[in-house]
Amino acid sequence: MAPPAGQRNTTQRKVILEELRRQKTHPTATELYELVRRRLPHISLGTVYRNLELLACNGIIGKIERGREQARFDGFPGDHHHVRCSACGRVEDVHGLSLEHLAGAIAGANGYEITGHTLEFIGLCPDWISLSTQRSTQHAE
Amino acid sequence: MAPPAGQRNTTQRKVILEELRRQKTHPTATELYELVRRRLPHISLGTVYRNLELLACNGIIGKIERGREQARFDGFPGDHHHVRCSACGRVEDVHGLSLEHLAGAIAGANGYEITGHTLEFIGLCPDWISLSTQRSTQHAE
DNA sequence: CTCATTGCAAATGATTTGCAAGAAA
DNA sequence: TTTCTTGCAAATCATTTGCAATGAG
Repeated sequence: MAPPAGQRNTTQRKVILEELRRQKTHPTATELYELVRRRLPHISLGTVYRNLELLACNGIIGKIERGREQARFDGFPGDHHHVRCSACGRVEDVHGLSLEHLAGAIAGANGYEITGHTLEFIGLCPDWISLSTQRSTQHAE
Repeated sequence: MAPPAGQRNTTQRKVILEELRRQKTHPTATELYELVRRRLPHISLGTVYRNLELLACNGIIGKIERGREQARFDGFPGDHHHVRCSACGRVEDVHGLSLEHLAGAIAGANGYEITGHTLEFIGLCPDWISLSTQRSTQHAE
């Protein structure tokens, strides 16, 4: 509950998280900005972005990105994947699909007509593994 | 081999595709621009973007997007997924992983230290399925 | 008090687009 | 010819950032 050390519990931050968690969809930063603005008329879009970024880094919320579209945010990140409508862009949750059980269950999840998926692994390439193996001092990009 | 009807086989388009296919990595538009420029010094970055987009739409090449990072392009899209280094951003292929056989094989693919993955399905939501069921005339966004 | 945070506005940076000139078919 | 493309430059647009003023602890 308490924020990570050094981070403060501002009104803005609390309201942003509250409003995000009130949504069952996954809003964009500007959508959330409009929602939060009803309660904090003077908040700025920059503050919304900064807090969403911070919350996402802390693992408190999820950030759903796809290409250059506006990122969407997930108030309850957890053990689920997402389906995005290729026509309207809405993103919904798909529960109960572990990576092991995917195949058969894909078609029809959430009533969608699935036309594809995106899968990408993230990690450290061999070059960077050896870099982090050395005693960690400074790094280069 | 022949371009889709109505599309022309310009020198620029051919060279862009050739240079992309010469790479074993997945270059960004600007990286490709630099490569192509050696052969066509007067080509513009806009032309590179336009052709990559067209080729990707035709399914001739693949476009790999992640958040707001520069998109990367795949000269030989096909039955493979990708691994991206979270430190340097390079993207490599992961072959021989069908969705059904994922789980065990993930760790260690390509010598990477896998820390996560992104999976998202794409399709049409129920609202749009019913829209496309009606006799297709005009659509609204 | 101190330093994280805010509001505001200006800056970024990848990608897109308008337009007149050029080149495939 | 016709119209798809190009080069160039300016425009987009989501997101980030600099900075002085605030506010949490």
